[in-house]
Amino acid sequence: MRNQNELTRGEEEIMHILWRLGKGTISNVIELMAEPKPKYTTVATFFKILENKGFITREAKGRGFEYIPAVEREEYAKNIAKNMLHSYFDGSVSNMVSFFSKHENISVQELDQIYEIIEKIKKQ
Amino acid sequence: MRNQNELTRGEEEIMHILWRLGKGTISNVIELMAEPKPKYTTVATFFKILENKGFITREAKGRGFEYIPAVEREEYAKNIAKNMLHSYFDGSVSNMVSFFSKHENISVQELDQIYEIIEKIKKQ
DNA sequence: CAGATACTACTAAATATTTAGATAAAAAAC
DNA sequence: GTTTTTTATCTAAATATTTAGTAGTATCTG
Repeated sequence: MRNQNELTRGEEEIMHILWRLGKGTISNVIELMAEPKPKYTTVATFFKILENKGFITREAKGRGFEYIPAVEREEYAKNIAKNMLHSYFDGSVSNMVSFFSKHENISVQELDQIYEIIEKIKKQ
Repeated sequence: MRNQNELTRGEEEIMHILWRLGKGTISNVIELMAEPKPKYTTVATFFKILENKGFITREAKGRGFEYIPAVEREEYAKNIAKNMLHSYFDGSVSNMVSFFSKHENISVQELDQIYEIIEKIKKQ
């Protein structure tokens, strides 16, 4: 196991669905997975691993359990995003914005929002 | 092999050094790796894999080879960044900027640069 | 030229990750 | 109430990734 604070791709896939759901059973998560769906036991293994890593907790519900993220998406995004910022944009947010402005379509609303964010920080 | 277009963490580590160097021998790359340094043959295996995946090419140099990225960092960043944008920020660049403004220190120069980027796009 | 060194290719061992079978218990369906 | 379905645990097989040993060849050093 490489690092208890990092997720493998398979684990991350589960977390994304669970973050989206807020909480849910193993079956709930499988329902939202793309075809070809993995076997129930496969997914259950990921849940066990995620529980061991402290990424989810569970509560009794009906005859089984309901699983709940113990690490918020935003919290985990900090790791991922910071890492990406440094690996691919030399730690510069403006480099990153410049990059996205080239490669993604940014709507006018989005531009305005970014504008406001910048304004707000400047005022502080 | 999961995907010929994606890099494993080990492969990515090599690419980052090579992108930084522009080009270099296996030994050049090892020099820049953190302790504890892997064995030469270990790194050589990654080079072979990266060559097979088409991420690097090589040219004869001295009595060995010099390796050169065949995929630019920016090119690969497109995959990584787009993926992160959608996975963690619902595809919204402003969400992402907002996120970084909370969790990273953005200098005044950077703010100004972002400002300019936005201005430039708006004018189009 | 003989031995040491630097380098690559090939191969395989070690480890991590992913997948899922077998089993068991509880609930649902008939 | 027996059978089927749903759920979870435990275990292990399959696969992917990482690490590195061995061998071979070319260059360098004396």
